[in-house]
Amino acid sequence: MQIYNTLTRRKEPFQTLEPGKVRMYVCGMTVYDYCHLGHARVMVAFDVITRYLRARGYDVTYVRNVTDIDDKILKRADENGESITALTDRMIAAMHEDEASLNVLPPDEEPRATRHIDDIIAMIETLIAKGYAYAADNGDVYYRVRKFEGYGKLNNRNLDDMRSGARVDVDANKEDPLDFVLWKAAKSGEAHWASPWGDGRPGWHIECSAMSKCCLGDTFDIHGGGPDLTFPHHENEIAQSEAANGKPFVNTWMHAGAVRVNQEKMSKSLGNFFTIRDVLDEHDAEVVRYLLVASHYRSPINYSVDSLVDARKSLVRFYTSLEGLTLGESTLNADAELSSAESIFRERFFAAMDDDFNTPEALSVLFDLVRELNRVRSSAPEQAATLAHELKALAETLGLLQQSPEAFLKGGQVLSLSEAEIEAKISERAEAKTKKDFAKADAIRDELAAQGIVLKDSREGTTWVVETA
RNA sequence: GGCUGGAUGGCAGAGUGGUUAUGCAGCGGACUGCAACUCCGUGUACGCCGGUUCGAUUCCGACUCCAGCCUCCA
Repeated sequence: MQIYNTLTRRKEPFQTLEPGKVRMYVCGMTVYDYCHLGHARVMVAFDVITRYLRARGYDVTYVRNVTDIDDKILKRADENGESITALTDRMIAAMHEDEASLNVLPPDEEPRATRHIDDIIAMIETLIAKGYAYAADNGDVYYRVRKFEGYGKLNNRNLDDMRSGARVDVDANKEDPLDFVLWKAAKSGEAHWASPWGDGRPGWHIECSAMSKCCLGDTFDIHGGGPDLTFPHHENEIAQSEAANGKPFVNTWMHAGAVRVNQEKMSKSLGNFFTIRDVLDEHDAEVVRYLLVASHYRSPINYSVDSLVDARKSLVRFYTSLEGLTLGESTLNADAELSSAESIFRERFFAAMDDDFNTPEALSVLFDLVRELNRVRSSAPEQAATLAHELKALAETLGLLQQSPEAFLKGGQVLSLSEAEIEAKISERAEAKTKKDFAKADAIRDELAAQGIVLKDSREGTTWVVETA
């Protein structure tokens, strides 16, 4: 396997610290609002990565944190007139719902910043003791960026270039404008915790250093997150963790690509974001997931309704091929005997995924499998069923194709007719066809088509699917 | 200004130093009462200019354009 490492800017052979075990930390959400599609991208990307690593036989520990204390949370809770915990609990519950809809498996651990204040304080104390941090007169504690030699290595930047780049805040309490806050003194009335430097709360970056150490140790295999976290967040994490622990922090850094709208990054600050729940109100969740998996995890994707329509069509092709076939349990069983046809698809699928989780390539293998399945469908039904089983098993690695074909093909839209009414129309049409009254048969078909119900005739009878506009 | 990526057929989107990605759409054919589904066939796609090479979309350099980061953001 090889994985693209942001730190070295190239694909590298993947080697775990401990044989067979993968320890992975992903920066999660700051829970002051609903998740948007950018969050969905990160959730789905690392879900696929986790699923595939497990399918590949690795024992994966997946940790994704929740930032449940920060400026935006304080502000939003205040605006809403609710307590911080009421707000964050509500948003965490919503996030879990969104995840479940998108068929994202929960991480193994979901540490929250407010439950690791002691770990955070301990790490800050270590940093102060080692000379990497200092308490300022205003009660804040800052990281002394110039003291850490490797600062900028993740982003290939040096401190002097950044300085000339202007836009840095001028804070008289900092020794250097680029120093960042580890502990923030509480203003009166704000939520706070006691610390050796007075009442306050943790800065953003330190929580990830403290929680990853706590859950995974000083050094672990993979650290991931959204595209906008490489700087300063992940750069600062490296500075904190490596200075405090005296060990390399992370072997492989992975970052997802941005979700764009009209070629512009979808973000809270631009206000051009779509929340997951808004999108799911109008579109099948699996279609949204497919859209995210159909591009490579590092490529930017442009969100549009058209792109969802395309995604749906692709899924219709997959589910149509599965329709009417009975298959067993859909698990990737390494011991199962494979016919040569299946094993070829499986090999190609794994080869694609082994190459930095190339899901578009992997999907193309599945489409090839579908063609083969359709080809043998009537002549060799047993082989078709075996291929269908394999399709479902491989797709599970991508978190796709786990619904019943009927549920997918007939769902996704509110119908004006009940299934019984549709079946009645179909019988009526069959009768007309027997009598060679094709005008009437076609009229019925058109009538149903006008409501998005498309009929498909075959030797076994007539089935129908819903086609969304 | 500094640092990252990217530019592929009508659209989406992988990939490769010389041979079909894949999906959707289009075209021709098979199937069908006609369709739909499905199958078969079908498109001289690789931003621009140079260089390396027997040969470059793929490697190297310049250029143009796009996006991201440098401030909270997934």
